[in-house]
Amino acid sequence: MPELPEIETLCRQLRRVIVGAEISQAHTIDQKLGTIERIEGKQVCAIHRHGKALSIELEGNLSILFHLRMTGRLLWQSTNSLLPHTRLVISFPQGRLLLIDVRRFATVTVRKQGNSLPIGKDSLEDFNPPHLWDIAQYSTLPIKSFLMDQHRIAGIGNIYACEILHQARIDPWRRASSLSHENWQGIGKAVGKILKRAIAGRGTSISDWRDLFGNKGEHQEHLLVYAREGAACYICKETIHRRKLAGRGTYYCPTCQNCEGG
DNA sequence: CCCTATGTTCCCAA
DNA sequence: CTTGGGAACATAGG
Repeated sequence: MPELPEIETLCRQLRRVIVGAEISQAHTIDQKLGTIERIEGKQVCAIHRHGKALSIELEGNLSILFHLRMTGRLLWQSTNSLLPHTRLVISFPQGRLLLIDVRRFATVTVRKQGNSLPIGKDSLEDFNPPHLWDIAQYSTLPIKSFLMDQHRIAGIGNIYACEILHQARIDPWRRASSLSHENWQGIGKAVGKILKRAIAGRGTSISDWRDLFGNKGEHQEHLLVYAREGAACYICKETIHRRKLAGRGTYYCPTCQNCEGG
């Protein structure tokens, strides 16, 4: 479900709610998550995001690392009511944080801080076009797959890859190595513009994304191509197409993005 | 029954 | 060794 803008939304909302609070209880409901221990009685120091990963930093050099995968949700409750598919409950004096996940792909681990994560630079904080041009020279991947590879640059998923490439007017099937420095500068500008606008709209509720308080985002009202198959491109009025690329639904304007055949 | 789904990882073939 | 495709994970909805 969530990509960088959705995780950033949760991160900002969580900061206002639980930083400074002490965990009173942690209850793992789905044993598939493994053991969540050593966190009871610990105070929350900070909330961090890197790519699509979110961490709750605790006193004693501990952190709770969340990855929501496809359908994971974090929900803040000030009242106690049971919700379907709840996998983990972390209780605080003023309320509780639920991990809800229909498909059970989400992961939670407790770890000592300091170990760097095996993923690339953050797309929002560290998108560096000249550097990406350099490493793209050794890749034959389509540019869309390149942008979605979390080991190179972290945070961009299927929705925002489609949006960014339309904004930058680049064919998703073009080989990453074929892009010019100018192309990469354009992608860099598009990344900043699209991700920041999506964060301002608290994410894209095209399916079941909800923020920390259960509210829909607004960015689905501003999508350029994603989920718009058959509709008119806002730039040139051509029909938006959809084809699969590496198994993922890929939306594009064949005219603006110069890709009739793919 | 079919297909789809905002993610990641593993296996296998070219 | 690299790359790319597909399956797997598990569940709901059209």
